[in-house]
Amino acid sequence: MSTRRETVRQALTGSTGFRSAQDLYADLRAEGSKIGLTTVYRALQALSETGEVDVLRTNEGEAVYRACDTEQHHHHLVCRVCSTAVEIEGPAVEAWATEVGTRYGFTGVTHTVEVFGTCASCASR
Amino acid sequence: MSTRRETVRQALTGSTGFRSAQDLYADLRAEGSKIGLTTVYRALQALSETGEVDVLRTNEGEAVYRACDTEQHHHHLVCRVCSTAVEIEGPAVEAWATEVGTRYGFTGVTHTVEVFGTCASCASR
DNA sequence: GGGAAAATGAAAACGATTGTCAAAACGCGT
DNA sequence: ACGCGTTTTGACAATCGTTTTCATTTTCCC
Ligand SMILES: [Zn+2]
Ligand SMILES: [Zn+2]
Ligand SMILES: [Zn+2]
Ligand SMILES: [Zn+2]
Repeated sequence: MSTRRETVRQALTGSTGFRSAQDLYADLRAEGSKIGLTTVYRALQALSETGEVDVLRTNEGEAVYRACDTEQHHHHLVCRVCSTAVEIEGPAVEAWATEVGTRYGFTGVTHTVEVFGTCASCASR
Repeated sequence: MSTRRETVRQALTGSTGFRSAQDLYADLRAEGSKIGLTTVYRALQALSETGEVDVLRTNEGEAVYRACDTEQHHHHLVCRVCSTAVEIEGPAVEAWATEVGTRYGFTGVTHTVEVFGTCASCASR
C-alpha cells in the first residue's frame, strides 16, 4: 500500500470513464504531483492484478483502466466519445457464454463483453 | 486486388485460428515468398476495413486477424492455447446489447463479444 | 513501348509499455 | 534521533508492434 499506488487509485476513482496510464500521468502532473510515468504504469498493473481496477484495450491497442464500484464480475457500456462508462450486467450472456463454450468442448471458459455507444450528453452536442 | 493482398488473404484462410501480422509474415517468408512486413500490415489493414477479415486484440495489445467463413455479424470462441477459433452466434446477446445501450440513453450502440477457453485437443495434452 | 498511377519493401519514425539501476523513502531495532 | 537493510521511486534506455517515408518496381492503359 504505497502512497503512490493510492494516489493513482484516487486519480482513477475521480473519473467515471476509462483512462489510460498516460492520461492519469498527465492529470497528476497537472495537479502538481511529481510522480513518474513508470510508477503510474506499475501502480495500474498492480491494481489490475488484484482486480481493484478493470482494464480493456481500445481499438488502437492502448490499455485503459477504470476503478469500478464493484469487484464482482460485470461488463461496461462505454461512450465512444468521452469514454464515460456504466457498469452493466447480463445474466443471460453469462449463461450463453459458458454454454456455447462447453458445447464445443472448450474448458475454462471465460469471456469479454463490452457495449459501446454515444452517451446522451455527448449526443446532444 | 493486388497479388500481394491475395497472398495474405490465402495465408490467413489456410489457418483456422487468429494470426498476427508478424506470424503471417514469418509463414510467408518461410515458404519462400519475398513479401515485406509492411505489405503484410497494409494488406491486413485493407482486408479488415472491407470486413473480409475479423480483427481482435490480444491481452497484450497485439492485433490478430482471421478470415471467417461468413461476413455476417458474429462472434468467436477462441482457444487460449492454440488460438483456434469457432464462429458463434448469440441472438439473445445481440438483443441484450442494444437494449441495455438504449436503456441508458446511448445511441449508435455496438458491442464486442469474445469467448475464450481451452479447446478439446489442447486440453488433452 | 512509354508514361502516369498504384503497389512494394527497406529503413526510419512512432507511441505505448517495460527494463535498468542508482537515488530516495521507509521500517525497525538500537 | 541513528543506522541499515528493504522497498519504492523515477529518469532514462530499451523493446515491440505498428505506421510513415521515400525511392524503386510493377501494373495498367494508350
Ligand atoms: Zn460521452
Ligand atoms: Zn460476463
Ligand atoms: Zn487449442
Ligand atoms: Zn454480436
